[in-house]
Amino acid sequence: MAEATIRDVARRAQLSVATVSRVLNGFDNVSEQARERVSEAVRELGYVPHAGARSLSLARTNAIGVVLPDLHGEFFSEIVRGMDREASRHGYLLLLSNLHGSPDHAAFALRTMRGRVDGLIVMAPHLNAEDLSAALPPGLPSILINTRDGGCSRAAIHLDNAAGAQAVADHFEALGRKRVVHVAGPAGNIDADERAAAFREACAVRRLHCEVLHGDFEEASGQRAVEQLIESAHPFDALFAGNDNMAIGALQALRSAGLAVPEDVAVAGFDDIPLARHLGLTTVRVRIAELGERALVRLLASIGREDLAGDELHAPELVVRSTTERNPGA
Amino acid sequence: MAEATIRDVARRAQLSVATVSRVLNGFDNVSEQARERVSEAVRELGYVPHAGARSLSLARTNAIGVVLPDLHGEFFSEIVRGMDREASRHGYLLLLSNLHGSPDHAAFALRTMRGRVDGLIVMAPHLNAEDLSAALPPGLPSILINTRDGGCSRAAIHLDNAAGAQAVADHFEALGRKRVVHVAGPAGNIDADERAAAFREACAVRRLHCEVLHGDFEEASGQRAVEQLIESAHPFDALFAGNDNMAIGALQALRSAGLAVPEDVAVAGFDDIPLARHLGLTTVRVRIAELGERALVRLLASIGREDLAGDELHAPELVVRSTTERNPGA
DNA sequence: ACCCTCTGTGTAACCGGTTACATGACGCCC
DNA sequence: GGGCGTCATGTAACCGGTTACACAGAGGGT
Repeated sequence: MAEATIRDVARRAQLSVATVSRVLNGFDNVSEQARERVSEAVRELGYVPHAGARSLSLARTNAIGVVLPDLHGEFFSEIVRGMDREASRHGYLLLLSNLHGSPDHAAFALRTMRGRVDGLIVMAPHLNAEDLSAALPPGLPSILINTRDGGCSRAAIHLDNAAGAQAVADHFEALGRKRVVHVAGPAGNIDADERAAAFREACAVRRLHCEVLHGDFEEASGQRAVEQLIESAHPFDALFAGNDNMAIGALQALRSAGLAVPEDVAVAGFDDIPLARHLGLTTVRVRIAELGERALVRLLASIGREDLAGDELHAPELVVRSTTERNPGA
Repeated sequence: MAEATIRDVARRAQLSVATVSRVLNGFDNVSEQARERVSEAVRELGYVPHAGARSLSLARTNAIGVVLPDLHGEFFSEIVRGMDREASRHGYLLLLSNLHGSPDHAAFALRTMRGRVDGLIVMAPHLNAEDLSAALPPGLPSILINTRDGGCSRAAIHLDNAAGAQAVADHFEALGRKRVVHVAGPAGNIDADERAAAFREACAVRRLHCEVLHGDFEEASGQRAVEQLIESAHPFDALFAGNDNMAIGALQALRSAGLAVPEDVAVAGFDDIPLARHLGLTTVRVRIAELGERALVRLLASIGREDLAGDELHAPELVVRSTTERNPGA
């Protein structure tokens, strides 16, 4: 037995579909009698409106597409939490799509959103602006998070990676560290690249010697990086990882090598995932949930309006903990 | 300018919508010439098919609805990761909806899924079976995770909370602990209730004295519970928290009170979130991602088929770390 | 009695796809 | 040349809602 439709309800209530629709949507130009007959028929049939059909005729889905890369645990949950909080306040649902894989696959993922959602939030730190702009369904309000910008006219939210990296360099300098190492994220990832470039630059300005290695934003790669450094007997007294995950891996490797943190080596990360607080990791705090929330707020504001406003920059903040100072805050 | 539709493409290619549709869907009964004309028109117009309209006529959305309660960071990301992995392997998207709030709100959230998704995964540990069954759109394949079951004929996946709690009791007994405390999750939450009941029972069987306090699954409540115990001078040498979050809070409170873990008090949690490994917390491992994955696999299997198969029980596993044994594994 | 307004309701077109069925062209075989 | 099968294509109905517009009947004013 197929599900009941509005026509079934109309038949049962001996009314037209128009009247049923009016009742269901709370219009006031309906008699009390009709209202009751409809409610009864709905109850008897167990009728639930078909949201897809509704969307089609209203040209409005009440859903927002969220396209994210493969994110690591806490970062993912935080950003989605922020979006969801704001979305459900406005009666929107989130349609999730992961962006693992090739640009082709990415383009497909974006296209398949057309007609399903009223707007799109895209986070694709590994794609360049052209591919992305070409892949976005034209005419669908979209907002980009941390994308290689390229001056395209899309609305975007960016994280001030440079400011974060500079803050770490400042901190290392203040601690009197001289031989600094940076474990960068994967090349081609905009966050990784921006952080690395800004950090390198900041070290140069402060006359700190800076060595750069590459990881992939995963914990294990931070560990490997430190093992390599120790093997090659490269001397260093401070380490800045491109994200907290790698910093945590680095911490483990340092400790198993018998090096004291922060005495021998000061360690800092980036993101401030909840784990960082528990491990006492100095890091650059990104208010992740807030980032997601802002993306949604701006997207909703632009839906309906022709308003594809410009950029928005989120400033992060250094949080000093025990991996760089013995008694921080004391 | 409105977006292009299939009719615009047809007009431009001087073909009928039927032919265009056939080309777009890769049917083989189309001439090479038509194929080219369509591709060209598509390119020129920047046409992207309207997924909503497609769903309506196919009665198939390629989306799965996921309704979750307010979950804590890592648990949320892990379970969604598991689902997403499986979903994108089969070309499905996930439509997310959070279930904060009253049963009324919950019912609305579930109903609004009809016509948007091909199936539903519901996790609602705080709702009872009747409310839930009544709120589910009839005729929509659904699978419940860890719901108060009540023998309704729905497909479900359950976590064997009792087995986990018993394993902890066994472990405490083997360690020679006698005065045990359990910090339970919020009453009414099925996981919290099952764990507490099973643990109490297991302690009774093993003749361990067991005191039960209530928290809310958040870190702070674990902390508070321990503070209360210490204030009231209640003696205890082992603590089992209803989840890892609370165990972590408890750890902090114990340490600030100057109690040694595990010497003075052994501590165990439940879930095995990534943080647990980093903090050396003994816990009951739930393969969270796998749980999500299985839910999706079973749901997809039942779509199309009339197959509303029965329950599935996931057995957790005790992971011993340094909050209960000085050198675990040694 | 007439016209006008107002209210409640129904008919049918529309949203943008898919597809059953009809059609017309072509080639083949007897 | 007639009958038939095959193939590419077009026409129009359909999915399940919304809503512009038409309309009937009641009530009120003159």
